[in-house]
Amino acid sequence: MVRVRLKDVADHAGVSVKTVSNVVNNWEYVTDATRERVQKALDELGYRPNLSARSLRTGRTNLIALALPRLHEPYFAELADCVVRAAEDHGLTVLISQTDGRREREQQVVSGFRPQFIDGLLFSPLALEWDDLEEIPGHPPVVLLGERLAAGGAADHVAVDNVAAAQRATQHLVELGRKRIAVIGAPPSKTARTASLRLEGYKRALRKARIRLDKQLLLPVNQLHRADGAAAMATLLDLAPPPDAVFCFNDLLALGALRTLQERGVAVPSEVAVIGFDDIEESRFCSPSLTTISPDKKALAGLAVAALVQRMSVAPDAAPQELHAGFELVERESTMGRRA
Amino acid sequence: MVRVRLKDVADHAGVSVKTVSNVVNNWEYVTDATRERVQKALDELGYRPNLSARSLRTGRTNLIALALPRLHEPYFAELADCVVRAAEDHGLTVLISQTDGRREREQQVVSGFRPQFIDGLLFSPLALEWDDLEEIPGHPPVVLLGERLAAGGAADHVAVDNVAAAQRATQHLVELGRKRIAVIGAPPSKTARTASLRLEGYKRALRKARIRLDKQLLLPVNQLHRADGAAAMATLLDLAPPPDAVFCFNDLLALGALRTLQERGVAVPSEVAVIGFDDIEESRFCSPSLTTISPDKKALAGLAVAALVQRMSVAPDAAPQELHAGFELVERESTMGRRA
DNA sequence: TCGTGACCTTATAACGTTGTACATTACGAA
DNA sequence: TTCGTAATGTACAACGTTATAAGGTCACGA
Repeated sequence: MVRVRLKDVADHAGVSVKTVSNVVNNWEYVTDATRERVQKALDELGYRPNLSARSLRTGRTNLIALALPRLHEPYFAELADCVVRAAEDHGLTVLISQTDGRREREQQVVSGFRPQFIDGLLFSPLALEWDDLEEIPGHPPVVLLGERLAAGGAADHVAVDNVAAAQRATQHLVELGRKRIAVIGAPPSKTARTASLRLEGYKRALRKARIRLDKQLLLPVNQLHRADGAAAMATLLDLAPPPDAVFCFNDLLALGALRTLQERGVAVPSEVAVIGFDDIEESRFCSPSLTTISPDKKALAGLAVAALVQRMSVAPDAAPQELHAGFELVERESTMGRRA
Repeated sequence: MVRVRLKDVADHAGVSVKTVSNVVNNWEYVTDATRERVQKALDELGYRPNLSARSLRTGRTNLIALALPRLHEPYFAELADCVVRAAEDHGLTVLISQTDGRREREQQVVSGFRPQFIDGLLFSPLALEWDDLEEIPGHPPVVLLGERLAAGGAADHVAVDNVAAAQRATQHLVELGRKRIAVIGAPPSKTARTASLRLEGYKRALRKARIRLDKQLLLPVNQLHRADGAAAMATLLDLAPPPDAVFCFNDLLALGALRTLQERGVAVPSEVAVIGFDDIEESRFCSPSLTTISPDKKALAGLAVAALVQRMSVAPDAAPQELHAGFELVERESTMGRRA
């Protein structure tokens, strides 16, 4: 590991340290002759800036953190991918951090994760509440990503319009002629804000279609995993009569549900239609492939990074914004059947 | 964003800056009285160290980078998870970087990714060769993770024993009485080292079972994705006679193959048994669930991080090591059938 | 009472970079 | 020739931290 400093380059080129720095930073007032000579020295010695020193001097690291519950959940992995790319466009590097959705780790991330080392934080909290955020002194600029927190808090918030998206999903099932539309992933507690919003969208669609809400068909889950979806589906199939459609509040739940349906020999979509939410890659390839709401992850990431950049530099104290990314209904086999 | 420096704490506690630093760093020779007074000041002011300054002074960032092809591929996402956890145990933070498997980005990662900013690099290259690595001047300590590079190069290398693992997988199919065992993911070129190793294991198992190698049954793929697996499986089914078992060189290929089998109405495992490699989470939950080789990802990550730490501090110039993590054959429905 | 250590604390100087203020040069106009 | 002005380069200090070495304090034995 060779270490070449500005001083070494300066000596080699016969100029001052600051002139080399000026060349490195593309400062305007450097003669072409000097620039060329310095550049040659830079190349010859293979200069690489020491970012610690630069950060110390400028007070900026160009590093942002992305804190999310679980990296190996496909939705978050795909989102992280988008965020990294979006950040690159702004010259930012992303530090990914997992919270496991545990309150204590989330708190740690906001308050202490590599303190004074990140310029900003993109945060997908599960357990943390607004109040917690405001309590923490000296936290970096934060933009909240995703739907777990309700609107109206202390930081910018970027998410899809969950109510509208859920309404669209439910409406799709209604249009297929389904009457007994179950929900897997109903809010187990008041803190599950996403679930509440999606349930609201579901209710609106039912109301519009003049279908009476049957509380039996609303199944809460502990976690949003395949196993929970599978168990919930089993419960639903034991009802009399069973539902003719299921709206799962994320794709993993839906995949679990599909598995149960397959095991029990229930035909999808003819007997039970299934729709998910997230559009993870797996949903395109499972069998039957899964109809789902596809949030525009690219837009989500782009909006979030842009909002964070804004807050980091231009307008740190502007009023919190509420930003919505688009979504799309992707119709696949789990509601439309297999094509010939 | 409040900024509290050691100086502020020192003034507040009525001691020197260095004494505060000593307390922060748990230095031995500080009286309990002083330590307590300083600690109180630290707490009251909410001191957070400036890591840029610390890094500048100590020359270490305690930051390592993990460079892998695609974060949204489940195997890598799960591996990244393990690496982050393993690094935490050593007090290291992991900076995750995606290369897309493109040579140019991989080169960039090794030579210039946040230069002088990371203490070490964990690297899963796809395109890069050993020679490239040695050419790059002043690159940080590197440990190679995964099987894409052959053994015997310029850096430590951590992987599962691909030959042994592939042999075990093939042997499992043999034990089920299968005779026409196809391979999806055979090496398309000489650079696909993993594939070559796995093919070697496959051949050994056939030899041991006295089954003649049929080159028709070896299907190369462009990428290791579901779509490629699906396409390859279609080709295999058109053979006469078709294979009675398929060894896919990763789980995604296998999932693609399963989808084709299901579409064509071929029974798994009775007509065709399928086995994968990686044990991604999806394999436990797909239908039929997928028999696969499960590399010990935790061990893989642990070994890699430990080797990197070793190289970063203790023995930077020791001879390159070749390290193997364990693996396990996980029998599921795609070879064993559904249990009652 | 005065050394003499042992133990604790502090002043000072770096680490490599960039911002500020100033020095130098070139060149056209008076 | 001299001056004014803009263009370009330089010296120095500072960012917040830790390492070094020197200084201070105190208990204790002579």
